[in-house]
This record gives sequence, structure tokens and C-alpha cells, in this order.
Amino acid sequence: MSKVTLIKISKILGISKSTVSKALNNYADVSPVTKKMVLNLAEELNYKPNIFAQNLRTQESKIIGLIIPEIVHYFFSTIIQGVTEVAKTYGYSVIVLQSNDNYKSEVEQLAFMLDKNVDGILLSLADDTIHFKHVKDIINQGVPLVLYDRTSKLIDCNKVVIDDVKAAQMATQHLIDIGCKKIAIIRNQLISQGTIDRHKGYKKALLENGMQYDKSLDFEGLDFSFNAGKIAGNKICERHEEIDGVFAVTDLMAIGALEALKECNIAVPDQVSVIGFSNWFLSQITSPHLSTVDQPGYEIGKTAFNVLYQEIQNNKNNIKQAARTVVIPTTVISRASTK
Amino acid sequence: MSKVTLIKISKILGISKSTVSKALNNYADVSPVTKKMVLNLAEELNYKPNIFAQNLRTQESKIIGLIIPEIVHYFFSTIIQGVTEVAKTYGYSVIVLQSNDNYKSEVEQLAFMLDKNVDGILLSLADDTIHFKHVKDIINQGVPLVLYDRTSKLIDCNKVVIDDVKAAQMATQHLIDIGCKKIAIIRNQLISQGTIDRHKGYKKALLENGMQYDKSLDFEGLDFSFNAGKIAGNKICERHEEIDGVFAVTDLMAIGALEALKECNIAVPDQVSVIGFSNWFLSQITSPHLSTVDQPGYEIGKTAFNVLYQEIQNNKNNIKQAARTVVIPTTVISRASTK
DNA sequence: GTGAAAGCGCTAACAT
DNA sequence: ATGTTAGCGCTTTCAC
Repeated sequence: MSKVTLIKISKILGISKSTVSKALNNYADVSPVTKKMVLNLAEELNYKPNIFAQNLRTQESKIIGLIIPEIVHYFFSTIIQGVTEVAKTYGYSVIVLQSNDNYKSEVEQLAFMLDKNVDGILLSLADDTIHFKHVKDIINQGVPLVLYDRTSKLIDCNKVVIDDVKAAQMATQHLIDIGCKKIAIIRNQLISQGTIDRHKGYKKALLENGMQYDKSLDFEGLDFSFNAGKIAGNKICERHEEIDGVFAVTDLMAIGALEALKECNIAVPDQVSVIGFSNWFLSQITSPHLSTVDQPGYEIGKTAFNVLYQEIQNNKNNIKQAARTVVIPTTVISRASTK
Repeated sequence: MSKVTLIKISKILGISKSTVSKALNNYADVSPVTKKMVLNLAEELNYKPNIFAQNLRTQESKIIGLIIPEIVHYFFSTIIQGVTEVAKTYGYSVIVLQSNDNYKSEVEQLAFMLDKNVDGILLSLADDTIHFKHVKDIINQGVPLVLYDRTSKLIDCNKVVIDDVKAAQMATQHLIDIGCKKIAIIRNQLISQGTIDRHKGYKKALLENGMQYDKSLDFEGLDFSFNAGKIAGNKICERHEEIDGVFAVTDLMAIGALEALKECNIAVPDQVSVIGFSNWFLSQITSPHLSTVDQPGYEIGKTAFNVLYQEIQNNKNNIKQAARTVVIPTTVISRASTK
């Protein structure tokens, strides 16, 4: 099974290896006859170009790096899927690394990828990343980089995001539309931009509908876990006679609230309507099924790759383009927990 | 920002590039003085070897391919995490591709990876893969390959698995230990080896405890979804006076059954105990929390990489070793749904 | 339309 | 202990 190389083909055919290379790579200055000859033999011998040699020659790896806060996570795994699927259609493969939502780890993973000579990077910032020198350095080095989902205004580059304010506003509007008069919000602390924006969207919806923002309806948990949602849910139980709607900033919190309400024998949605955020797989199997906002990870991943791919091409051709931010639309999914 | 290469360092230092290379790669035949000199300058100039050149020279990519039936899947994503984490500690990166549990796609993804010159492959067979020529060809080609989770006796290679029979037996035994006398099984059709084995384990536990296998307690669904579990659960409701234990071959089915029982106002675990299989994240947030069998994906992934790494080393050193199968232990997780 | 030749940056066998 | 040299297999400029 000796390797089939350009030289081998050229020797068999009695022509030079450069002509073979040109024939294989669709160069214009090769006679149709030679071209056909080469293509046929290559096919017959099952010639595969040696990627290592190609990489060295072109200084391209056809690999991109994807840094994700958590791999074991419904939303993020749909992003991984979206990215890898489109990437493959362009002949790119994807190296996935997890930052664990940790700045130090993010820096380390980025360095690892650069050492691997990836052609570009897709990055969702770790929660605790507040300095951006490491990212800016990479951009200044000329490595194509696109931020997705968790981005920062302080970094000037291409981005792919959703509009959290609008999405949360729509979720709250949905509760208003079905007749809720007193709507609570369950959220984690106002630290991450996502939570801040969803909180804004909630308030915006209230105001635009002539409703007051009431601090006593604003339930803050320690994180966005099931338990935090349940704790908030229990507080809501105590005031269930006023509260008739709940918007939770994550599905997990919403499900925690759902459980608390169930344990207090408060009927959802008859007494209280509940809507979550993200459309995790989970939300389809709660009882009642959870209304939520679809956060389309697959689409985000696909688009992020496409934007990065464009940037890689521009880079190769020395085209400079201003950074743009692509906003992926979200939709409210109405299920049995709201009515 | 001109690239720092071996030549550059060698010129600055007035020595040959091979000496520089040797110093950098810890060869024995370099004087300590030269070595220190080289190392210092390399550090200072922030020298990074050009991976493309290294790859071409060594014909190694330091990349492995991971083929997984589904990316958006709790269990499988823990495997991805396990693999990528250990791989990185060895300087390897991981390309993840999804087979969609589809034979044709599996063949295609494998081809893509081989074209990318991965150093080894981790493969979990698609459900509908019944011919193994594509896998055997790769093995015969000398490419290190390890099967994990979904394997086949017809392929002679290293494997990393769990013991489904034993795991299911332990789950059933758990129900018996807590006093269940009539234990139903909820499962999908006996097609995939996993289901077949879990079914076996269920029966084995019954027999070893002097209990009869009763066909009427054997509920077969069309797949292993939430809905299939719910349908089976509804049938169990009709016979809840006899049945006091349920073993579902997946957590999703168990959760479906849980919901059916709840809707029929049958108390879990007081009237019926329910145990699932896999220990998905889900199982921690059902009410009541679901007892289950922990299927340690992270461990499986870690071990699969280690076995593959060993195989890659052996391959390099022309060491032949007989194929082995590593069995990762599973444990019963007792939660509120059984008592 | 074809071919010769240079060279991407590295490693390793061999010579000194 | 150090240096020389020969590639790894490919792409691409330049000459013919």
C-alpha cells in the first residue's frame, strides 16, 4: 500500500508533477486531454492529497476552533452541532474546547488553538471575562475571530447574537396577551449581560403596556439553577393570589418554579402562567409542557461559522470589512404552561 | 512580526538549525550550555514550532476523530467532554462528527476524518450499522481505532463499554431489595444491543431472586422516547394494584412513565417505585427525583482516549497487542422515586 | 501547454 | 557535541 503521490502519478503518465498538480487543482493552463488523463488516473489510484504538505504549503489548516462555555449543555451543544455541520460542507473541521465559563481557562484554550494553527476562532466569552486583551491580541495578530452568544461591546469584531431584550420583552408580552395582570420575574443576579438584558426586556414590556414595574415581583436567585427557580417559586406561592404570570430567565428556573407551584397545589396555567427562556429539550417534557422563548443554537452556530468563513476569505484576499453584528431572531413557543 | 523559525534562532546564535531543533526537542547529544542558550532565546522570541512542518515531517497530526451518534444528547456530550479534556493534556485535539445514528453518514464521516489524516479514531457505531467492512478497512489500513459504547463483537479491536446486562440487573435488584414484588420493564424494541442486554439483566435479576419473568409485565414501546414511556406508564396505571416496581431502560422512558403515573394519581414511590437508566441531568429535576443507573460518559470518554492513545503509541513503535475490552463500572443512584 | 525549480519549516540519519 | 544534508508532498513562479 505505498502512498499515491503527485510524483507517482506524474511518473506513470510521463509528465511533470507540476502539471499533475495543476490538472488536479483546475488550473486553466492545462490541456483538456492531459487533464482528463490525470483525473482518471488519480481516481483509479484513489489519490488523496497529503494534507500535511498542503497545509505547510498554503499555511492553512482548514480547521477552526470553537470555544464554548460548557459542552454538556443543551443550548451550547446545539451550537456545536450547527457549527460542525456547516463547517464540514466547506471542508473544514472543528476543534471544540470548553472554557468552563472561566477566564483563565479561556485564555489557555485560545493559546492551545493558536498553537494548532487554526484558520479562525469562534468564541463565546466566559462569564467572568472582563478584560479582553487576550481576544484583542488575537484579532490584531490577524487571526479571524467571531464572537457568538456572549459577546462584549468592548471588542470590535464580527458577532452573532440574539436580542435578549427583545426576546424577554416578547415573552412578557405573551403573558400580557393572554391576560396576566401581575407578572413576576425570576432571575439570577444582574451580572451577565444576558440576564441584564432579559430583565430590561421584562420591564420594557410592562411599561409599554401601561403596567408598573413592581420590585416586590422581582425575584432574584443566587444562580439560574433549578433550585434557585424553586426557591423563587415558593415565594411566589405565598403571594399566588395576586401573581398570575411568571417569566423566568431560564427554562431551568421556570421548571423549578413549576415544581414549587405544583407542590403548593397551584394550578398552572389556570392560576399562574409560567414562561421560561431557551427552549431546552427539557421544556417539552415537563408537566405541563413549558412555554418558552426559542433560542436557536443551531442557527447561531451555522451563522457564526458562515460569518467566520467570510472573514477567513476576506483575510486571504486582503479585503478589510467593517465588523458587523448578526442578530438571530427568537420566537415565543406557546405551550401548556401559559394560557 | 516576521515568523520566528529554527533558522532564525540558529542564525542569531551562530549554530546550525539541527542543533537548535535537538536542543528544543530534548535530545541527549546537545551540550547543556548550547541547550540553555537555545531555550532562552526561543523563550525570548516566543518561538512556536510550525505545526504544519512538524506534521509533514512526522506524518502525525496530533488530532483524533470522535464519531458520535448525536451531539445534542446528554450522555454523548459527557463523552465529548471526557475525550476532549484528556486529549488536551496529551497535546491532542479532537474533531467531533455526528453520525446521526445513520450508517451512510457514519461511513462518510469516517472518510472525512481519514482525509484529514487524524492519528486515530474513536467510534460509537450507528444504530443501523450492520456491516462492518468500513471499520475493518480502517483497522487493516493500520489506523488506530477504538470502539466505545456501541460496539460489535464482529469487529476485533479495542473497546470501551459498560456492562448493560449487569447494570440492568443491578437496577432491578435495587427494586427487589426495597421490597418490590411485581416489577415491570419498559423498553423499546429488542433491536439495539443495549436494549437487548438491559432486558437480559432485568430477567436475570428476577430469576436469581426466585421471581418469574412475566411477559405481561414486559412493556415494549416503539422507541425509547418520553412518549413511549408515557404510553407504557398508562398501561401500568391500569394494573397498578399488582405492579409495584418499574424499570425503564432509559431515563426518558422512566420520566414518561412518571408523568403517566402522576396523572393517574398513583403515588411514586409509595405505590410504585420507578428506576431509569443513564443518569441524565433530567433525572435530578423530576418530581420525585428519579432513581437511575449512572452511565458514566465522562469516564467512558476519558478511558476511550487513553486506550486510543496507547494504541497510537504502540502503532508508532510497531508493537502489536491483542485487542482488549475495558468495562467501565456503573452504579445505581438511589433517589426519591424508589423506596 | 508544460516543466524545472524553489521552498514552506521541520526532523533525523549520517558524517564530522 | 555539532553540522550537513536530504527529504516530507505539495503549490506556484517563471522560463520555455
